[in-house]
Amino acid sequence: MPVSIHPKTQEAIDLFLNGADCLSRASQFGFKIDLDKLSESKLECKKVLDSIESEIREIDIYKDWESEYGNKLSYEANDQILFLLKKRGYTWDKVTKKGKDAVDKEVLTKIDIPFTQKLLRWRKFNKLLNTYFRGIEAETINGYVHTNFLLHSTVSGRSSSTDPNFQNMPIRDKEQGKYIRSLIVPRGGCHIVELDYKALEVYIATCYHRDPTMIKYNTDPTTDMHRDASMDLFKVPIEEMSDKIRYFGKNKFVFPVFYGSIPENCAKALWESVDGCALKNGTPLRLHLNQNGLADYDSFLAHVKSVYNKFWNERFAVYTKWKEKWYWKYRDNGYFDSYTGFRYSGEMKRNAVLNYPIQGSAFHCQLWSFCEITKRLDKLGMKSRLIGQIHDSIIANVPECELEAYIKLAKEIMTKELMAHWKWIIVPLEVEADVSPVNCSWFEKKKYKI
DNA sequence: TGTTCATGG
DNA sequence: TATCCATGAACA
Repeated sequence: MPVSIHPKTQEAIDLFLNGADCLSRASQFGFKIDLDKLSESKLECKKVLDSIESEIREIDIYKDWESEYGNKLSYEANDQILFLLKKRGYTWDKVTKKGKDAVDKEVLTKIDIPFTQKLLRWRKFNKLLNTYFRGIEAETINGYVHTNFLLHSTVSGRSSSTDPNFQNMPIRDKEQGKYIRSLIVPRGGCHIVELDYKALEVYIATCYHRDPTMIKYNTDPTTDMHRDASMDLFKVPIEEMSDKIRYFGKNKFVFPVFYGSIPENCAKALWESVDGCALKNGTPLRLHLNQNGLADYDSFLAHVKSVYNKFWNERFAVYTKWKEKWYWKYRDNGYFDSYTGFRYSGEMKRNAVLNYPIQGSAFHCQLWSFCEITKRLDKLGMKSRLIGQIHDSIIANVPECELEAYIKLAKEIMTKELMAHWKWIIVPLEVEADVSPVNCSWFEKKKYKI
């Protein structure tokens, strides 16, 4: 049976009807594009791409292709890239889902020769040009883009966005982020304001499993689950924990494990993160591990397994019990119901059964807030307008004179009013604000003290 | 059309 | 059964 999601309560029906209405109003309002910047940046990007191409043509590995086949190498034909690298004797382990050798960013980064370096840079600018610039340009009408926000296209009950996708504009890579987000600007005399829920999915998960340890992490600001997990993983005492070590603990262990990863897979990624990390006192992490009985991969793997067992069986034992109960209830019934009133049915993998209700409900919190903010802005006769949302954040165009009022209102709705509406939310939700200076782009947003 | 890659949460 | 969700571009 195919996987499906249906609203089971009147409240859930209303949420999606109001949601569809408010999201389409945001689409209709649209976001403004800096047209001069668009054509200028596009040209600049093309120039960069041209110069990378001429540099690649000078590299001997590239010449292998032309001398062998007499035609032009296609930088996006992975078979061709693979052929050239293999011919030069490079080997690696990573494979694609279908078992072929992968030639993705991770693999090319590790090979680290001029050819792969240039190729990576080419891919980056090609992505900018052919996905982002092209997508925005194709959908710009009189200087505005009216993205679609869909409520019917995901299995988890989240939204999606198309033409162009507003939900995957570059930000992690600053250079790419600058090219694209600089194009998205507020209307005259306005700010772009983005309000983000802090760790929303983690908090919503807590509402389902109600693990007391996690409740403590979510409510006591002196605690930090990523720090604690990282201390265990690398045997680092609290006073020597660095941001970088915590970063790897968080992103290579805690999050993967919440999504259902296993210690064997985490250990590999963690082990590769060690070089380049140091304790606060300057000791290289590799040296620190050597001195603490974790000098080789086998002992590190055994250690990660024991941290994993402690993580699920001791620290989050109640969470673990919830996972078992939730999954077996699904096995018995063939469906499960979210706290937001949606029924998920059909054949689902274990990890999906455990993740969909959390991912879906987290989004529903944002959607409820999105609708409520839209309604209240109307009612109060304010000029601020919502222009989009990205799973756990809400983006608005806000006149300078309404900045404080908008943030106060939206924050109140997203935290207090939402929690009054849904009593099952048992940990205090928090939001963070980013604001662009008046008339400045989305790229220039800065943390804003609420 | 399915696969792989890249972007975001 | 083993890391969840999405869109979009290009190749084969």
